[in-house]
Amino acid sequence: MNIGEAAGRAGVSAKMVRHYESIGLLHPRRLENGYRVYAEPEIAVLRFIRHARELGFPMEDVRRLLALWRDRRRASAEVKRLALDHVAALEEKAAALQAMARSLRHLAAHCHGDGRPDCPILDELETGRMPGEAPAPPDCCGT
Amino acid sequence: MNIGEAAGRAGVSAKMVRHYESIGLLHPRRLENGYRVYAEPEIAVLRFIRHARELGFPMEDVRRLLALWRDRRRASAEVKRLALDHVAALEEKAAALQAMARSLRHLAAHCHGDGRPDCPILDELETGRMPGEAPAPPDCCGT
DNA sequence: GTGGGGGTTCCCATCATGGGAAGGTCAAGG
DNA sequence: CCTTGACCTTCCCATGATGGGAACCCCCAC
Repeated sequence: MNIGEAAGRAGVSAKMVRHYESIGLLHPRRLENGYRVYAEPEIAVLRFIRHARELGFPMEDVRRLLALWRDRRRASAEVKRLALDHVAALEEKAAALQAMARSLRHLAAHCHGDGRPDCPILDELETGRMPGEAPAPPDCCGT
Repeated sequence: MNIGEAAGRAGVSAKMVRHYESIGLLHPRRLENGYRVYAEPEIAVLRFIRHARELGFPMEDVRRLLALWRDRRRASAEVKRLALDHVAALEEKAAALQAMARSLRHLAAHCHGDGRPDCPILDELETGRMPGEAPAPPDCCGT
C-alpha cells in the first residue's frame, strides 16, 4: 500500500505520515523506486497517533504512549499517569480560556455597541481596569 | 526612555517591543546612535497590546483594536463585535479542550493504574472506541 | 581607558501542520 | 511507443507569538 492510501485509511494526511516517520514514530519499508510501503501494522500506528492527537496529546506524549503500547510488559500506571497529567494540562488551559471569555463577555455586556465611540472594552485595554473598578494606587504593580 | 525601561514599565519584554514595532504597531523615534526612544504614548500602546494579549486576542485583532482605539470617531459596535467574536472563539476552544479532558478522564477512570499491562486508555487509542462501546460496523467511517 | 550593562540586527527554535516546487514513477489509453 | 495524469520523492518555506543567542556597537562610571 502506498502512502496516499495508507494516509486515507488512517485518516491523516500523507504529509503528516512522512512527518511522523521523520520523527521516528514509524519505519515503513521502501520499494526499489523509493516509494514507502505500508501494511496493517503501520496503519494501526497511524490511527493510534491520530487518536492520541485528537485527545490533545503533544507529540512527545504520543511518542511515549506508542512506546508503552508496544511494550507488552508496560505498567498501566504509567499510561494512567501520562493521561492524568495531560488531563490536568487540558483543564488548566480550558480554565484560562474561559477566564478570558468571562472577562471579555463582562466587558462587552457593558458596551453600548452602537455608533457612539465610548467603549468600556477599549477603556479596559487602555487601563487594565474592569468597568467600575477602582483606580489602582499610583505606585501599583507596574501595569 | 530606552527600550529596556519602556518594556519594564509596560510589562512586556524588550524583544516583544521590537517585534511589535516590526509588525507596525508602533513607531518609536530613533536617536542618532540608532537607539529607540519611548515616551508615555508608546508605553500606553504597549500596555494596550499587553492587555489585549492577556485577553487572548490574536495579534491581528490587536492591530484592529489599536486602530479603533486611535480612531476617536469609532463606533463601539465594531469593538463589541470584535470582542464577541473572540469570546465565541475562546469558548469554542475551551469546550474542545474540556471535551478532550472529559474523554480522557473517563478513560483513566477505567484504568487500573497498577503494574498490569492491560489499559483501556491504550485500547481506545488503538481502536478509537471508548471502554464498553460497541464495535463499529465493518464499513464504518474510515476510522 | 576599561568594564559592564545596555542597545542594535540577524538567525534559529519552538509545535504541528500545510503549501508548493522540482523532479521521478507508474498505469491507462490513443 | 508515447503522452497524460495521478501519484510519489525530497526540500524549502510559512504559520503565531515568543525566546535564545551571536556578533557587534554605544555609553557611563570608575
